[in-house]
Amino acid sequence: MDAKTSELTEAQHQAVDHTNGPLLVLAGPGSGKTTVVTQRIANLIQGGVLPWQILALTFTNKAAQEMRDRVYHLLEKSGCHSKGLTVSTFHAFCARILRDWGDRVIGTTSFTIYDTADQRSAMKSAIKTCDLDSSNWRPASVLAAISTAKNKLIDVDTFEQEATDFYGKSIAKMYRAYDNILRENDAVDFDDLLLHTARLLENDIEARQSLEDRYQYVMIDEYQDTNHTQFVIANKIASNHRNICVVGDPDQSIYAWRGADISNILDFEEHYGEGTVIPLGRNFRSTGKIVEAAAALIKNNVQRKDKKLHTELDDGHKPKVDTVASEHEEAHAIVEEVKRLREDGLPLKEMAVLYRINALSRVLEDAFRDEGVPYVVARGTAFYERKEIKQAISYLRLLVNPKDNVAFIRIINTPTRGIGGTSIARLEQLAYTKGLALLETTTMVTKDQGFTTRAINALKKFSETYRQWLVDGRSEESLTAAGSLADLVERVVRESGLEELYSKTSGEEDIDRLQNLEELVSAASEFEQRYDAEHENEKTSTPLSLLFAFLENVALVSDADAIDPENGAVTLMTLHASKGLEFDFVAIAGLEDGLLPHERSLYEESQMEEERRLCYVGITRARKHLMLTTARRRTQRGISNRTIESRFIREMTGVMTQQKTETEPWDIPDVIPEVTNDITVGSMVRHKRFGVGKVQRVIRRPRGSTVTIHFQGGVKHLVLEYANLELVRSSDYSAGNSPPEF
DNA sequence: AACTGTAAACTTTTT
DNA sequence: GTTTACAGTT
Repeated sequence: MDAKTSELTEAQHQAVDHTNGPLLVLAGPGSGKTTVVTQRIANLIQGGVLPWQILALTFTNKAAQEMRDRVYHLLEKSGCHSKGLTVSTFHAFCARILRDWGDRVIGTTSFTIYDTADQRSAMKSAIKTCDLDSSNWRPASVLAAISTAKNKLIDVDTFEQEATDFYGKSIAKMYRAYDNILRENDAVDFDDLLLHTARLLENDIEARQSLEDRYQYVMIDEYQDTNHTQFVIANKIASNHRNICVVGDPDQSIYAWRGADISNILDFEEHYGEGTVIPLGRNFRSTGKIVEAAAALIKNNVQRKDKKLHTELDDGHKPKVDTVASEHEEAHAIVEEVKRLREDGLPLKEMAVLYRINALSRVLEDAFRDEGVPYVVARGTAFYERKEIKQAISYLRLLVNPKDNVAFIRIINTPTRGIGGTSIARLEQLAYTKGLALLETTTMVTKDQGFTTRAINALKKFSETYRQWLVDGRSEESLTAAGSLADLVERVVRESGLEELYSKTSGEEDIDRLQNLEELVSAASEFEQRYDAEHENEKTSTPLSLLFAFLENVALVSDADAIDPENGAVTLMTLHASKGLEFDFVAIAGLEDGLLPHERSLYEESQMEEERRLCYVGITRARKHLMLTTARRRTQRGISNRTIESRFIREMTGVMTQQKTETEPWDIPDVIPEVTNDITVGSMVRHKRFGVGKVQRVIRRPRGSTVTIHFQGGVKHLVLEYANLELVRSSDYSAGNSPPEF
């Protein structure tokens, strides 16, 4: 919805004016949800509620920022201010609570937030301590099981009590070990931020009272995507005054896989007996034909309350389905459409390309680049996933939290300092017996513990560097001028040796890495400016405390945060990341069974319905133009396969224009055996690893012929098309290769 | 201890 | 097709 819409519908008015008591707003796509929420906040403040007493929770930083901005502008006109208003993501809000109260639930307020990679390495060591076969327990799947538990507010103790079978007991054991490691390292993972906050609110009366006294009005956006733990957090804070307003749409619930509990929204009236429910059904975003397509699709969901969708706008353009030969043609067709619309006067920033999985972005990016059409991929997290950035961040994290062993391990030998696996194992042993963190142990190493002189010197030098950084980081003097955080970051990048490591002119890649490190310094600088502006009245004590805030910010970025509405470029992103956004033109790529719906959802109806909702979310992002594409053939993981058109297209036929633009044949055989034709029984061939051998047998099959080859090392059965065999002529033997003996 | 190369796994979606 | 993990080499 446009911000300048000043006239509200009756339903919108009702929602805005309903300030006291529980309220559920069922907001369909494009129904002015954000307008209602921001107007409501402005209303409260104008009615005399202190901004400080209002809490609004969103799912991405981007959404929070937008909400803040809009409230600010609404209030500007009336002479009120919004200083002290809390608009935050659930995770960032919980992080702040734990910064205040953390010592009561996790024994510290200066914890580090672990990302997925950190979690994995913590889990790896956890599994090791459990005497379980690590080949049977993959860190990722154990973490997934624990995450599911945490989203249901099941902590370690509860999980242990409830575990009955071998599987459950094994997970419980690893949950305990993992939790111990996190506690030892003063670390929390994403789910912990929610879990520990909920535990705090349940068990600590003082903390709960403090929060419920402060936040007299609570608002939650995208309520259909909250999990049980989040429900408990909001519910505890609002339990006394009961001024809770939640906004959501069951049809747009797309995070059940992450623990989102749709019953939060469905059972709202049960939880809050006196609660009011206001449906916002009229769509002000999309033109008629687009809404028709969305309606045709979503009505196929059985587990759903049927509701009429109607738009206030004209019919507009009919959405179209483009059937193309391959992913390359798909990308081409989308770029061509973008160019056509640009000529019609549509700005690029009003266009988006959506897809089910990130892997699909590659081909699209190539096409946009080749055609010279500006584009941005919404991957805010990508920067922080880079190796060199992770390393720099680890140095910084260790500065703020000396107990962070995961960070320590990642950097103790990067750049190489002559501290290898053996030395690290010894150090871990020493730390274990002394009950200290790894960094704290570095000064205690001696020769009779088995450490080499080289290792001892390197470790001592390492800890001396840290000591120096800490001394300067704690001094208030270095905070006199702006840029103190950036200075600290720059200094760590330089003195850690990372700068030098990537300065060695070894290739293009290293130059990129160096630039990325520079970018990290500017990110710190930008953060500092933003932070100073937002906290102008508060006096920050030291560069280290700024660093704390910066690292927290870094840990909680999301892909959607990277979307910059001001840029003149097409946005490429996953369907999930598109939630809450809108564009004049939307293209959705890869409408194929197995992709959308994704293959992991094909066999369970509830998951299939979530895929359908995901597609529905994508479609309803479009204001004026909608284009869906389906490729007859798609190469995934290096293998090209024929595809089946998505059932979702079938469900929308009649509402859409079908179009086939096949300039290349799609019905070609799956394997082109051309290069392998002259390999027959008796041929001499060379394999990269097995060397030279003689072909014993060839079984021709349409996809993947099997060959039996007698190598020096023994008989091997290989797939002809993938073995990458090189035909060896007898004349080659004289060139120094000794012929195999049989 | 550090580097190099090859096999295996990998892909949903995210704070 | 890409990344990671491990094994083998210097």
